[in-house]
Amino acid sequence: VVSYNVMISGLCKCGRFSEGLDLWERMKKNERRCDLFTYSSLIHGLSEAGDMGGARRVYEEMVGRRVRPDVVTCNAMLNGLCKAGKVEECFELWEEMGQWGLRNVRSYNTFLKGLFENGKVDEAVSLWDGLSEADSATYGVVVHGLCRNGFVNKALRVLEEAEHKGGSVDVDVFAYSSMINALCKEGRFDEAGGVVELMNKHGCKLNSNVCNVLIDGFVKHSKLDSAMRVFREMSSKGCSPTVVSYNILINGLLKAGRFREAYDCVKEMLEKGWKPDIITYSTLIDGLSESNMMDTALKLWHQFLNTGHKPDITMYNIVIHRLCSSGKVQDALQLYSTMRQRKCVNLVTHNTIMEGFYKVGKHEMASMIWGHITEDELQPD
RNA sequence: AUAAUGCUGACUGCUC
Repeated sequence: VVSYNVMISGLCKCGRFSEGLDLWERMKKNERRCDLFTYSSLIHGLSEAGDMGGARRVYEEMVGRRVRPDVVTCNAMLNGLCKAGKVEECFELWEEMGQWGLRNVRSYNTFLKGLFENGKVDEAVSLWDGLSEADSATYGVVVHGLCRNGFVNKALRVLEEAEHKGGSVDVDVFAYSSMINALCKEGRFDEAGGVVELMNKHGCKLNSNVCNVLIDGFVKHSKLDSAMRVFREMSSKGCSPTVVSYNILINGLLKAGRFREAYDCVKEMLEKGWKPDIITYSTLIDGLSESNMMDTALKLWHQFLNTGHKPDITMYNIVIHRLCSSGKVQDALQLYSTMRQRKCVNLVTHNTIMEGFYKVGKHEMASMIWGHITEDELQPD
């Protein structure tokens, strides 16, 4: 069973879910008994793949075989339901878990995160208020969740309370990083600096992620020179720049029209052995075409495609947008159609091309796109 | 007997 389980969870973690499922079938044929490890691996894998129906079936088959789920299996289900936005079912499962006595800190963390992600802030806060045992991940989830929902000051209070409780709770770099991020995004750089100091005071070391948060905060408030200062100084503080650091800086430089420096930045990144990722390409394509360097941008686009990369929705949207604004609405339409066939579209895609058509006066085409929004089961915003 | 396999949290790109 262990060999099978290792294999199944391994396959699921690599995104090879169907192979994981095949192996499960083989396991059943060979009359190997599945255990809770098998079930939770499968449930986790399937829900990560967005196949909540499949995860449900595994769960129900398990219950049908009179195998009692344990807390890990329940947590995996809970996580899947939360991520799929099935809030009602989350609450039901949560109640059941309570009745069965199957709730641990991770259950709370998972459920809290789900509530925050689905905008159920009041519910999350009351769950948090009544919580007796919290670990560092709980703080990470709560601070992040509050900030994402706009309750930045409330998040600060959570950290202050942790401070007053003394050494009994560990607030770690994840919570600090979320806090610093939110403060930076609001332009509250002094307070962000205060949190960095607080972090140091608690012996929590700065890492590349936190530096990136600071760099992006400065970039988003057009304080490029501060951003570059953090970038240059981070190595000496034991945080080497990552692809994300470079991406942030490239984005900032391009948006500021500082192409020479952006170019140097890409060059440095390559020289240091970092591989540009899909976001590097997207950033470059968007930034270059914004400044009428569409040809260079399209070269990069083709280079990306020809080197065996697969664009994601955002990248397609960028290209469509830039094709439209450079007068190549027909090319944009072609790309749009391909994307729709592959079901690789979202609301931004439709909005983008619709606006493209309006700008060149093709109102009938725009109306047709409007129709596609509901056809694709999306809600206009 | 013990050990090995399963569940949670932070940063970057798109329509203005």
